[in-house]
Amino acid sequence: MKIGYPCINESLPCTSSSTFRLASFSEERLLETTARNFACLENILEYNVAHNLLFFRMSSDLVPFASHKICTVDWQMHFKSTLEKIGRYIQNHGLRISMHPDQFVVLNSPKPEIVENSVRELVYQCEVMDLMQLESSAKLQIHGGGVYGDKPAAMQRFIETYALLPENVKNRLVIENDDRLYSLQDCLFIHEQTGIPILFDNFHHECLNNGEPMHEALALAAQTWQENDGILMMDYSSQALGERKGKHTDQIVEALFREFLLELRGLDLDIMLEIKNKEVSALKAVSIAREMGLLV
DNA sequence: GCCGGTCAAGGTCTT
DNA sequence: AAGACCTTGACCGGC
Repeated sequence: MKIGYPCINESLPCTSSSTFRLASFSEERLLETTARNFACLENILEYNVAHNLLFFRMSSDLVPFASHKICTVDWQMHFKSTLEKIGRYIQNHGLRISMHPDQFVVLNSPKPEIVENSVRELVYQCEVMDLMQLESSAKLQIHGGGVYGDKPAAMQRFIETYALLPENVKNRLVIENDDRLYSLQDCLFIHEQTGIPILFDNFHHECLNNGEPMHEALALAAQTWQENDGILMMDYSSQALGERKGKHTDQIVEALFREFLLELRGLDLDIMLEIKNKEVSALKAVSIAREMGLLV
């Protein structure tokens, strides 16, 4: 088991997702910003290794506007050795890595242009991991997309678009159950048609499910991961008390996390804490998992 | 320096 | 039809 947090480390004085306005785009600005982002990423990874946080989600903004038409800069060539160096560090320390394109990546949109842009974004994020020479257990997680008033047709479009993706993207792409539209069962249907592994989100599952108890849901998701995908990845969160249903808590609720770990019943997986205070909650999660004998 | 409006991108739900 | 919300930090212009 590895535990981690997404993108931002609030204890460090740097960010790996600095960007700029599209209007200020220039080759120089892009290279300068990207260099700073990768330098900060190295700092974050070192912090993570020092604190036994061995699962990390890299920011989508490492290379600002990389998938935008405005960007003709050969950042791949420019940062080749930097990326290889970071990749070796990840490999040497046994870090598990993911990336999570945001809400604008929608593979099943009825609008071809949106699908094209989405694929470009996936290709960019995949390239970052490819250039780092990460194993196929480093993943790119997306949601099912929209429903557009006809879920079977929408799922069919996802399946058809998936089949057309470049091989390297397919090797890394995983689908995550969401809290309103695509349940675990929907993801399982898509998995059966495509082979795509399911990244399990416990909190989304609490919000939207078909009655599967937590352990059963975990087991169903786990069996969609093949040998070369690595073990199951999951996002962990819980409800923010007194807030709208589906709102993430801003700090880990330790009792709930303990309860959740009991549901694993020996299942091995990597846990990403999708909680606002980032590494602080992740560190608490590490100590709880240690207490319970799930982590050394 | 600090503040607050704004930022590439989508979809769903409410009014 | 238009606006809010999701979720979010950081940019950037205006003071």
